[in-house]
Amino acid sequence: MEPVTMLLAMSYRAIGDQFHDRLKQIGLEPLRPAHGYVFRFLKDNRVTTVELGQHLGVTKQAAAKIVNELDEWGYVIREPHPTDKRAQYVTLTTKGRDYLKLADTLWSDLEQEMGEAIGPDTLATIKTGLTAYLQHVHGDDQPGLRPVW
Amino acid sequence: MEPVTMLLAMSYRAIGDQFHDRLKQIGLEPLRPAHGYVFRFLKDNRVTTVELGQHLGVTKQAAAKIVNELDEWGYVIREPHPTDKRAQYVTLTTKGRDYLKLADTLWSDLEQEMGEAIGPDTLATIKTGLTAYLQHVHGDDQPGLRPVW
DNA sequence: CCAAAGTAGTCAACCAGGTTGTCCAAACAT
DNA sequence: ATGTTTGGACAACCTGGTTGACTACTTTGG
Repeated sequence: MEPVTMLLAMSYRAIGDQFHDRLKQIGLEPLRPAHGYVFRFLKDNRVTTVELGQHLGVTKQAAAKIVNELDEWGYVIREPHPTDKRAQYVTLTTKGRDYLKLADTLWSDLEQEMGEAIGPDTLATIKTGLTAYLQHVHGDDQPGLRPVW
Repeated sequence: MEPVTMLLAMSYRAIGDQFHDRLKQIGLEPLRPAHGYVFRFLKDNRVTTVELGQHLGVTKQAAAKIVNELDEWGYVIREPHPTDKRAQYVTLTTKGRDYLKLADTLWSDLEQEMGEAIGPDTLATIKTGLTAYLQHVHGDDQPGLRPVW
């Protein structure tokens, strides 16, 4: 049997590929996984580029590049920070929120299909098991998002 | 609860980070995950650089770069192909086999610890569940290894 | 048997997504 | 008031991949 690490990598890749395929059929800009993480983060948080970078685990410069793209494509806008004249809030546009909604549906479809393929109870065990593992490894501080190759 | 994709990504990252940390303490060359996949593949297969690239899911040129590094560091050597004068077999040196043995111990330690943290039965369910999922998605052809960010 | 097509490997140019380093203007802590 | 920290932008660079071109060798089909 493959080591669990392999299985994690291959499964992540497998489900991600399917997501990407379905997204491509719809024909949007070539959004990458990182963009999805940005949207999901912006949805619940009012943040600056620096904070976004910390969340993604990249430098503020790298985060700024991503924000630039998303801005050009109309998924986010920058708003002046109310009290700090240096800073800007990055927020989702309607287009951004629409995309996120679509993506979330897609993800939950795929998760549903995974449940049908391997059994909903098995899927549930996987999710609680991995959650517990992350809790065990990271305690209460945020785990790294980005897989490293 | 986080979507299963997130959990896969974060868990892969979490266990990979631990592996990397422990490896660093031993103080070898800065081997990356890809190198590990190479070693594991070379262990059971007599292959050329082209075949290695196919297995990794990268171009032959990219595979050649990796082989070059590993050759310089003494983990692999190139041998002339017995019948095809263009081709070369890439094989593990003793140093390469030793590294692989070490890495495998490390991985199984980490898997063991994961089992202790979340329960061996849960871990077993995760492994069989993910294996079944991969079977479902890819049938009998080889799944992509490399996580994409 | 030989010509045409295909393949292993190398070299070179390029690209994408990060990094570090530097700077400015604004904010914060004495 | 001043010295230090911080958000953001700009630039140079690094790494791990890509595509394209080319050579030497192999394979295939008439």
